[in-house]
Amino acid sequence: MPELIVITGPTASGKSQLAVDIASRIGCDIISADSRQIYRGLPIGTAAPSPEQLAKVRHHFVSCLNLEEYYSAARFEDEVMKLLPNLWHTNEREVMCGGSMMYVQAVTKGLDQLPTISESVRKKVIDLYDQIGLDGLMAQLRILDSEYADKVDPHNTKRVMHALEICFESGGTYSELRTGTTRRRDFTIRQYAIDLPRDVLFDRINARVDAMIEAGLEDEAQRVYHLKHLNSLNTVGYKELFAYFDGTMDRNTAIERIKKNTRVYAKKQLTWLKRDPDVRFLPPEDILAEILA
RNA sequence: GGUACCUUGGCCGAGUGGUUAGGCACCGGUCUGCAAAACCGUCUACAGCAGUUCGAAUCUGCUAGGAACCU
Repeated sequence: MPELIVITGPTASGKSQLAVDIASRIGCDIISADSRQIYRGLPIGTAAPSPEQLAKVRHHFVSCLNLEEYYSAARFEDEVMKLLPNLWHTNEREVMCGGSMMYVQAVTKGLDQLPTISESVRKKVIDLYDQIGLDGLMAQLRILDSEYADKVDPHNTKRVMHALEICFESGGTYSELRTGTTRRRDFTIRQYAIDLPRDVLFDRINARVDAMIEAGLEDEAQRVYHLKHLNSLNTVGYKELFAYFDGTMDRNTAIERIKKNTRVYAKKQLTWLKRDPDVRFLPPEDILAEILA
């Protein structure tokens, strides 16, 4: 049975390099599971694989979308599931590497089939929110899908809005579409997370941000500044610099904020990973050794 | 030497007699279509000492540290 090796871990833990080491040894490609590296024009701030790494191993889903293009974990799942059989033609094992946990999970566990939200429904929900606010949205959701209304975090506007979108789009409830089941895949999945002591990880993060600044992150951010409202740029490393460009934050504060927010991001990734019993935390050398064994 | 002033939890920062201000970080958590997003929980401090008071971060005195002006 073909196998998918998943290399994940918090940001700045060294996933990219480890994946390249593994892929080059076993002769396979790398599927990147990163919701920001997938966009073009952000190589520095997203710590995308270097030109050398890209030259050494073929990467998928890196630098292939314009910033204004919509993307999602569901699309990622679809595209990866289409791609994998082709890759397995030549290699029995493939590597997926990335820190966008939702993307990783979409591939490893599958997402439920939900309707694609039309432009009109999307607008309708936004207008509704403007008119009746979050409380009104919650009241509406309680009528249309009381089961999910009890479950959802009532303060989380995005989730409430999304549930309503699905109700409107499908004419049914969000609850009935949520099966909560893991999709059976016809391939083996091995998941590893890079395990580093937290203080080491935080040091790496701080040093990497300094290196990004050295490497020209400010210029990179400047080039996309005019697109700052896009979701693809609601990203650590850019939003802070945009505030600096706007004059609402001084440069040093912006850099410190990038470090801080990157640490916060890493923590959230760890929280996600820790609760998944299928993910094994190991030091990078052990991961490599085990795969090559 | 004189006058007036400041000192709040890891950081920022409200609060002039009587609920836990708040924000950020740390730590912990949620997560099924924008996820590097969005959201939640925890952390009870008032420089020290002695007073006044039923009750003090808030008033008084002294001590320590900081900072201003005058000679």
